[in-house]
Amino acid sequence: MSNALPDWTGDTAALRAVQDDLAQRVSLRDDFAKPLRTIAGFDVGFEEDGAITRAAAVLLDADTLDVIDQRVARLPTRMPYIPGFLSFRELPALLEVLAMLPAAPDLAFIDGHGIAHPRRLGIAAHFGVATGLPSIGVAKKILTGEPRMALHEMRGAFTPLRRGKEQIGWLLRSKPGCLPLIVSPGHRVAMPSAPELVMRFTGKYRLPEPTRLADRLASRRDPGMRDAGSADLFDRGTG
DNA sequence: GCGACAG
DNA sequence: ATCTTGTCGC
Repeated sequence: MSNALPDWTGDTAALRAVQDDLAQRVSLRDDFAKPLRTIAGFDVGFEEDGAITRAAAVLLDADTLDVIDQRVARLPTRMPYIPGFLSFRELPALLEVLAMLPAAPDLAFIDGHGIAHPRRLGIAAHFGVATGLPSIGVAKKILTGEPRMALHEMRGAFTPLRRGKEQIGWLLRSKPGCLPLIVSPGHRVAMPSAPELVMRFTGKYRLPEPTRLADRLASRRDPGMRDAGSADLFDRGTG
């Protein structure tokens, strides 16, 4: 197959060709460990005015959500942010931090889109195909597509995100009163499973735990010291 | 040509 | 993404 990460020459047409090729290798069938043993969240941030790309990974026990390990990788930034080509800018750092983990996760949650992309190869899908790992994209904003209908306010409500007639993902209300998450399969995860898996690992915050924790590591802010213990970070309340 | 545009 | 205090709302 063609190189999943060609050097940046300023030619987006070449990258587009790579995306079209890799998108064909994406599998939208559930093909991950059952039951899931470990999951991981990945996110990217920048330092030095963007000169340095920092990727964060947090490996969690899928049952207890205990943090097994967390890592940060820093690499020189190699290309600018161009809508639709985000993965070529951030994937190198993600692959680097993945290699730093003691073991690969059974499922990866990536901050960004899966197949909810103009050419069906958002960063979560690109990551999945490049690593062979099952992955799901969890984004905060739509890149492309339209919601099928208005979303209910209740926690867990979802509606398809589609481009024309085809569904490319979902809008998921992970938390009442918050803007919905845009969830889409990355690789080896079926469309109906994506929102289920995200909700399974979402507690009292808008972002699911894997991505939320990776977010805090990637963002250059210190680990919050004002919250309660980890035990209730995942508290869903009693009723 | 115009507007949209993950992080 | 990132620069950043206080402020509004559940």
